[in-house]
Amino acid sequence: MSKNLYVGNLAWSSTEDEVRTAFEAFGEVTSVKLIEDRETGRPRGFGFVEMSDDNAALEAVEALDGKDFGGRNIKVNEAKPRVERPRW
DNA sequence: GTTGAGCGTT
Repeated sequence: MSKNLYVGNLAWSSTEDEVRTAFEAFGEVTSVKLIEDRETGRPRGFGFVEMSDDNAALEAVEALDGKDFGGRNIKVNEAKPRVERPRW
Protein backbone atom coordinates (compact mmCIF):
# COMPACT_ATOMS: atom_id res chain seq x y z
CA MET A 1 0.00 0.00 0.00
CA SER A 2 1.11 3.54 -0.61
CA LYS A 3 0.73 6.51 1.70
CA ASN A 4 0.66 10.17 0.96
CA LEU A 5 2.56 12.49 3.25
CA TYR A 6 2.39 16.21 3.88
CA VAL A 7 5.63 18.06 4.46
CA GLY A 8 5.50 21.60 5.78
CA ASN A 9 7.75 24.31 7.16
CA LEU A 10 10.29 23.60 4.46
CA ALA A 11 13.05 26.05 3.69
CA TRP A 12 12.51 27.94 0.45
CA SER A 13 15.84 26.70 -0.68
CA SER A 14 14.74 23.10 -0.26
CA THR A 15 14.32 20.98 -3.38
CA GLU A 16 12.35 17.88 -4.26
CA ASP A 17 15.59 15.95 -4.51
CA GLU A 18 16.50 16.76 -0.91
CA VAL A 19 13.07 15.73 0.32
CA ARG A 20 13.14 12.59 -1.79
CA THR A 21 16.54 11.64 -0.45
CA ALA A 22 15.47 12.25 3.13
CA PHE A 23 12.40 10.01 2.75
CA GLU A 24 14.15 7.36 0.69
CA ALA A 25 16.22 6.65 3.78
CA PHE A 26 13.10 5.06 5.31
CA GLY A 27 11.47 3.51 2.27
CA GLU A 28 10.71 3.67 -1.39
CA VAL A 29 9.49 7.07 -2.50
CA THR A 30 6.92 6.94 -5.24
CA SER A 31 6.75 10.65 -5.96
CA VAL A 32 7.71 14.00 -4.48
CA LYS A 33 5.77 17.18 -5.11
CA LEU A 34 6.78 20.57 -3.79
CA ILE A 35 3.99 23.09 -3.96
CA GLU A 36 4.63 26.60 -5.13
CA ASP A 37 2.33 29.51 -5.67
CA ARG A 38 0.51 28.94 -8.93
CA GLU A 39 0.06 32.67 -9.51
CA THR A 40 3.45 34.05 -8.56
CA GLY A 41 5.55 30.90 -8.96
CA ARG A 42 7.16 31.41 -5.57
CA PRO A 43 7.77 28.34 -3.41
CA ARG A 44 5.25 28.00 -0.61
CA GLY A 45 7.52 26.08 1.68
CA PHE A 46 5.60 22.82 1.75
CA GLY A 47 5.05 19.77 -0.36
CA PHE A 48 3.88 16.18 -0.57
CA VAL A 49 5.71 12.89 -0.54
CA GLU A 50 4.17 9.64 -1.69
CA MET A 51 5.71 6.38 -0.47
CA SER A 52 4.96 2.88 -1.69
CA ASP A 53 5.17 1.37 1.79
CA ASP A 54 2.75 2.88 4.29
CA ASN A 55 4.56 1.67 7.40
CA ALA A 56 7.80 3.06 6.01
CA ALA A 57 5.92 6.29 5.45
CA LEU A 58 4.82 6.30 9.08
CA GLU A 59 8.38 5.61 10.13
CA ALA A 60 9.52 8.57 8.05
CA VAL A 61 6.82 10.74 9.63
CA GLU A 62 7.87 9.81 13.15
CA ALA A 63 11.52 10.25 12.24
CA LEU A 64 11.39 13.44 10.19
CA ASP A 65 8.51 15.32 11.83
CA GLY A 66 9.89 18.29 13.73
CA LYS A 67 13.41 17.44 12.67
CA ASP A 68 15.91 19.92 11.32
CA PHE A 69 15.85 19.98 7.54
CA GLY A 70 17.57 22.62 5.50
CA GLY A 71 18.14 24.66 8.62
CA ARG A 72 14.49 24.54 9.64
CA ASN A 73 12.26 22.18 11.57
CA ILE A 74 9.97 20.53 9.06
CA LYS A 75 6.54 19.12 9.81
CA VAL A 76 5.55 15.77 8.42
CA ASN A 77 2.07 14.30 8.61
CA GLU A 78 -0.29 12.17 6.62
CA ALA A 79 -1.66 14.24 3.79
CA LYS A 80 -5.33 14.85 3.28
CA PRO A 81 -6.79 13.22 0.21
CA ARG A 82 -6.54 15.63 -2.66
CA VAL A 83 -9.68 16.25 -4.61
CA GLU A 84 -9.50 14.70 -8.03
CA ARG A 85 -10.04 16.90 -11.00
CA PRO A 86 -13.73 16.98 -11.67
CA ARG A 87 -14.51 16.04 -15.23
CA TRP A 88 -18.00 16.38 -16.57
C1' DG B 1 18.33 39.71 -3.44
C1' DT B 2 11.85 40.17 0.23
C1' DT B 3 8.15 36.30 3.28
C1' DG B 4 6.53 31.84 7.05
C1' DA B 5 1.08 29.42 7.65
C1' DG B 6 0.15 26.00 5.88
C1' DC B 7 -2.71 20.43 2.37
C1' DG B 8 -1.34 19.92 -4.13
C1' DT B 9 -3.74 20.30 -10.21
C1' DT B 10 -0.32 16.57 -11.96
